[in-house]
Amino acid sequence: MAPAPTLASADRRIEILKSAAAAFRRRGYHGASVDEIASALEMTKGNLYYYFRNKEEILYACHEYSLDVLLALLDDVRADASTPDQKLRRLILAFVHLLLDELQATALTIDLQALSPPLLRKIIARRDAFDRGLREIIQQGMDAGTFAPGNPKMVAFAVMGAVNWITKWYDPAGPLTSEAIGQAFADYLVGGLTRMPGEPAPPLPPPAR
Amino acid sequence: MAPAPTLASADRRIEILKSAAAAFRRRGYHGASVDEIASALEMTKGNLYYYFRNKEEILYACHEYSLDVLLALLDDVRADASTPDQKLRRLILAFVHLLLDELQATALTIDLQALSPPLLRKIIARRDAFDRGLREIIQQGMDAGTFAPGNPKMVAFAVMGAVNWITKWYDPAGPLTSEAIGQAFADYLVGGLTRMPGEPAPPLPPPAR
DNA sequence: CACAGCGTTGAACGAGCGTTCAACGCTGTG
DNA sequence: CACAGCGTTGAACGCTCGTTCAACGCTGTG
Repeated sequence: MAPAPTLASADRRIEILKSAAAAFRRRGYHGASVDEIASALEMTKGNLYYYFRNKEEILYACHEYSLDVLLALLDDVRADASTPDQKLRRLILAFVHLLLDELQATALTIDLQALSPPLLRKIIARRDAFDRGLREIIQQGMDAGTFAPGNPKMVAFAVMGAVNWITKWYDPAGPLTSEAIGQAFADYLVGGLTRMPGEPAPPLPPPAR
Repeated sequence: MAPAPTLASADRRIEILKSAAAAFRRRGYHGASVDEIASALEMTKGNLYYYFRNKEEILYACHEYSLDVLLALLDDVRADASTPDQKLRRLILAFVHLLLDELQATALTIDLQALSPPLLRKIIARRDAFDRGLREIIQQGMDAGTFAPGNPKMVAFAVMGAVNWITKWYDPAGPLTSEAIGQAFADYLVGGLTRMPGEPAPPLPPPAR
């Protein structure tokens, strides 16, 4: 309602990225039109080309931005001196929060393959860095015996899949808060499902309904 | 190499679906062209319209086919009289197998939203049926105390996410067989990650590398 | 008041793609 | 040999969408 005060150019770029991320999530990269991205911001599509060279650059910037956020998170988690299971738990909680509340539920889900090879390589390199960090935490847990032995790569893929998939069913208007989802996922993905007879349940907040 | 013997019409339809599913997975629905789907089968795009009314109908048929396969699996698993954890394990193993070896790694991953509302509703109804079946198994495990208490809906989402995400990183030419992936995922998603001190590890095949 | 430049507009272009369709060959039948 | 019909072709159409660009208003400066 308030007549938007003129935005600095950098802010405008971020506005565009958010609109684009939302459109890409709903329709996919090829399905979302440049006009659609612009209209959501009440600007013309021609104007977008003042801020970005082309549609691909917008997609690239979306991924770049998401990775900035996620790699910063990873660094944070690595730095704190806690046990692997605490680290993993914190990582999942924060990932879900960032994904749903800051990244328009888009992060790593949108068509990477739509990028041309040079840009694609850059993004993949950074995504791999994130993967490695995640695997490292899992490996540490296995080495320490906190986690069951297994293939850390596969566990990492499973965790990433579970979390990224949230964007497919999450409804911001629905009853589930990003907080509650994060808790439930951290509980399950770190604590596990099966309870051996007589095993004490790990500390839980009042059982989520 | 062998000059393909003339295929019956129904077989030809399935060939098309497989090619389409592969193309959709790589490029997304809007990114994949009708011509691309046809060329992979060495036919012209015009010819596709002898078998399907339009591109959307191809997408619809892909989902329909996937759901046929998956709902049949669900029925199978429900019918067998075993414990919830065994059922869940079997479901995951078979799901991964079907997904990677039969469904061109495509199942539920491709842009549902690209379907027009009437078709979309039909697919969503069947997908929900699958979800309900999965949740039911999880609920039974929780009721029986085999599984930790929690929200079965969230656990089901996490499992589906982990499994469907496989299509994003699986490489048929890579070292991992669909079998190995299924085992690792079933181990993790059913057995869990965390080991309490002194807890016996659940039976595992020789620790996967 | 003149000027400069940033941000914006809206029309236009051109390519790509989904879809249509008239025509064609091949196969089996009478 | 004539005919029918299935499966196929390839060209053409029309629409959508990404991209370009000349022109315009608004704001602040000298």
